[in-house]
Amino acid sequence: MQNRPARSARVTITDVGAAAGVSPATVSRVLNGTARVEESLALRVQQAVAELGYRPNAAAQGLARGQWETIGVLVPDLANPYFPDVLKAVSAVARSNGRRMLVMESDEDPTVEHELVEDLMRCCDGVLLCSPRMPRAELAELAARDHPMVLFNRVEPGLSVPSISVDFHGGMTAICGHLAQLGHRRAIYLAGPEASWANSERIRAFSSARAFGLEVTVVPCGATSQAGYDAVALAEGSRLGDRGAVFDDGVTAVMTYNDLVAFGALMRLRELGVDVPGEISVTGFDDISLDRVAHSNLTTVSVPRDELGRQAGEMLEQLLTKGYDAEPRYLPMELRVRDTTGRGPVP
Amino acid sequence: MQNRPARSARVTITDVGAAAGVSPATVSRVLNGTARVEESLALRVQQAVAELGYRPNAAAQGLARGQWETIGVLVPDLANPYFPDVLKAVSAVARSNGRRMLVMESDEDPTVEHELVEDLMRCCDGVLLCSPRMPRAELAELAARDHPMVLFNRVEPGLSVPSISVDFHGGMTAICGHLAQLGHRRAIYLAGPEASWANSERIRAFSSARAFGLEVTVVPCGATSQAGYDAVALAEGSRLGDRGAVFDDGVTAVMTYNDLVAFGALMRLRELGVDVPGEISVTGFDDISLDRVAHSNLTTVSVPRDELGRQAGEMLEQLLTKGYDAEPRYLPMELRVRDTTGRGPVP
DNA sequence: CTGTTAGCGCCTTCAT
DNA sequence: ATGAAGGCGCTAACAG
Repeated sequence: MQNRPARSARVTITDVGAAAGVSPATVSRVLNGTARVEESLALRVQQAVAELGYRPNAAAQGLARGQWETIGVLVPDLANPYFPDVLKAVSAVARSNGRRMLVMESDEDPTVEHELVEDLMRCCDGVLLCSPRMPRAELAELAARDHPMVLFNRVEPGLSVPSISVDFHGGMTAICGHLAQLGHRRAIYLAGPEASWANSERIRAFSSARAFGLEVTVVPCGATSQAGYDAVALAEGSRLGDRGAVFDDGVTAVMTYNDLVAFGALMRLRELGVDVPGEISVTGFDDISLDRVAHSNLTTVSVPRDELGRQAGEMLEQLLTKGYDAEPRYLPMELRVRDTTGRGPVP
Repeated sequence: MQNRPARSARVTITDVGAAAGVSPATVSRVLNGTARVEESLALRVQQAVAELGYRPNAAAQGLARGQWETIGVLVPDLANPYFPDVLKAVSAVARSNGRRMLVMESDEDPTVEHELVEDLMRCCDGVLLCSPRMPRAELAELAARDHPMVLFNRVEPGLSVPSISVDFHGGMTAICGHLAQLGHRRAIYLAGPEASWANSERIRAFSSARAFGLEVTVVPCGATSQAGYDAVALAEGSRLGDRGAVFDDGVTAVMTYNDLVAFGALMRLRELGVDVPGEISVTGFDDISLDRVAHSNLTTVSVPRDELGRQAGEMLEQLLTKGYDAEPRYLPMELRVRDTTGRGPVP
């Protein structure tokens, strides 16, 4: 039964040295392979280590080496099914480089976000920052800290912070193109968080869509399944009276900020007895694999989550070891046409 | 443009002291509120801190204080939708106690698991260990390390490690009772990982189920949606020829290791045109909220994930500050009867 | 090849 | 109330 609040009497490198009859420096050398030491001594050291159950103290190592062997990742919401895959990949890369991964969650709260990043910087060699909503100025200030950092899922041009992201604009363009080709002429977009870069990138695609004959109306919504459900319920409340149509005149497609929103919208549409894709086409965004499980067979665009995590991790590692990597990276999205989109009114 | 591989010339507490015209000790005191210092000095210190952009070095603090202000969590699989909610809660508790949360993933690999726990112990004040499959002996060895640790989702009686878990046995008993009352007499159980404690706890419920007239056959399966799908496909392959029934004679219910498996099974059953719950009843386990999105309305038992994370975090904190907390905690599960279970053959 | 020495940055007695 | 000094455990020059 243990009963020591803080910590027990730890065995140090000096103890090991004493037990093995060598200096602490030699112990350090055999442990880290820093220099050749005679077989016999090395053996004695290893025995002593085993017998005493010695474990190097990470803080002391960190202090002496000026490194923590740790990278930090800040994500807005751990429960977002988008992140686990990314984190898995980041963690794998980190591990293969001999580093741990420290994860923090900002709960989408921009005020704590800043504080958390600072804390991460204090205890990690490098930081992977996924902060869609942080004001650019604040980001700039953080960047000025001159601490290794990689921006993730967000690109801020002249900010001298390496960044990696997904080509959201291209993804949404693909969706618009798909709908336009199916003959859709009017669509609504259930928008994500307003301040989010990811959201504005998607919206940016709509101007070119107009050129191809697809008119998009942006409707504030959110990022959750519930938000999608509610948005449709709302539209229904205000429109259904008109002439039985759920949406405004001529709207035959609903695009969404992400798959979750799409699922929620689909659920509500299904409850309303709306035929998808007969009357209304619905598209998602992200292709969270949940779809396999939901049987909804949502048409969407997929983001290569593990590739994203892998490359992000590698960029950070490169930053840590080789220095600054200038060019921002964009990963392409792929259109996944499935069962929730069909022909529009103009064949 | 930065270009320094490791780290820049950090500003230390001594620099601050020099700038403020006080000793480093005084700086430390105002920063930590360890002792009273004169207003004017404190003010000068704070100014210097701000101007120089001083940030305390976490490693040095850790070394000096013998604490890291960090807790470590090891989970088998980040992508398991079960964990994010738990982690959120743990993280919140940790933060409210002034600690960070370090997350690691073992990838269900028992060999790295051990290594990761050891690493966590080296750099965290305490460890939250979710390791369903680790052999008891190994666990005992880790426990003997005498490092603050709380077992999570697993209970090992005489191991002098505080543990918190969900009453899986009670949950499965509730499911069996539900099915039995509906008149089911024969069921199969699509089992999870063999070595897993969580799995054996579920299976333990079947012996009492027999007393209530429900005969359960355990079928090896797995923990994923895919595994559930495949298990049904397999059963179909070997049985369908007989007399059109998917399963063995008289089997009218399928219980599963978790919701994911159930989703997979449901998907396959749906493809086969089997009526659920008309012909076959299906039950899940865990109640991952994904269900809202999947429209499957799965009958299942729910685990209070955030409560679990919250209490686990608090147990660890208590262990860290007050010492050993003896009694293992079990959180109850709640039966959620939804649409995938119906009357059995014996009304 | 090995031991000695001097920090890494901070905290904390101990004097003052 | 403040400063000086030693130490946390480890690493990395520097001698030998």
